[in-house]
Amino acid sequence: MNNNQELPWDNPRFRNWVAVARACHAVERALGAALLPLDLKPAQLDVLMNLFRHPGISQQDLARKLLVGRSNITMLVPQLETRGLLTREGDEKDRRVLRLTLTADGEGLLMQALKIYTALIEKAMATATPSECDFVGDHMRRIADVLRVD
Amino acid sequence: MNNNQELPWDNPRFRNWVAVARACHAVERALGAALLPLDLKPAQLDVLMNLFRHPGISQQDLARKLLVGRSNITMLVPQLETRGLLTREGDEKDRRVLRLTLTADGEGLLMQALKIYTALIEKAMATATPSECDFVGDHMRRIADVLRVD
DNA sequence: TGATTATTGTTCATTCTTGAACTAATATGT
DNA sequence: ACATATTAGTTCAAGAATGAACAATAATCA
Repeated sequence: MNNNQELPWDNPRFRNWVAVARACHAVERALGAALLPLDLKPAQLDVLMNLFRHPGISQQDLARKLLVGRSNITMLVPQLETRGLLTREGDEKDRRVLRLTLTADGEGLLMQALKIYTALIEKAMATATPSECDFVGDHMRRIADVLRVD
Repeated sequence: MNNNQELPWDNPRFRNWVAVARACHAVERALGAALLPLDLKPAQLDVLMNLFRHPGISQQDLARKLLVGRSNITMLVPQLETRGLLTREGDEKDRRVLRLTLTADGEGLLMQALKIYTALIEKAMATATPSECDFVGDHMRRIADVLRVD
């Protein structure tokens, strides 16, 4: 027994981060279930959301934003392209890169999915005021920044 | 274009939750890399952590705590059992259930892994005071509670 | 210019996770 | 008691995610 050393659960930062991870996991699962009617996976929604905000993004940059490998994007994109949700066009100046853009259909489906996602988050975050909520968001953005450097 | 409807990114709850999800993902990735020397995956660490806090837990209950399917536990446990990190014993009163307990080796490895995990979290959460940190944790526990009912 | 290095995207084998179907054991209801 | 329904755990096939190896293209620099 290692009772002589302080247990991490006595550490506020540790204990509270575990709660963050659990909540995240719970939301992800609930989102997956809520998106079933749209035949859309959370990972695919992430792609659509990023294309909406960054039209013409390259697969490499998309992978970096989503914190996944490039090969993952290669596997993910054709499904959405086949469904007519996005287009993939070669860049004329750099013929290595493929630029991704939402189609009108893709944007339509995204808006439906965002309604579902927003409703879920509203329900989950209902007990926090906007300013509390901003505090949490700022905190999390700092964390992502700290880890992005590594 | 759906510019006539308010975009979710204008919604503090939505925008800030996206930051939470990103931070979580980043920490998970960093943890996976940091645990490589111990030959331990984050999912396996989750198991060890729960066994430490709930000795003799059943696989079913463990699955519920981890928010994963029962079959996932079935796949996960034998790896750890083979490495001598936990024991699996049938309950005498209900012969359907298997009760999981950490071995001394399992507890030893867990302590090493927790050092790594704690250091990572300390670094990530360094910019928050303990009380801010508690606030975030309380918020997240409320979220997990809201979604657990469903 | 020409050779080397770096970057983009793809392929592929491996690993993880999942859910449905299944077996064994227990609980429930008549 | 007996039939039925639940529950715990397993098996298995399918779907994702990963990273290493690779081809094509671009950038660097000597």
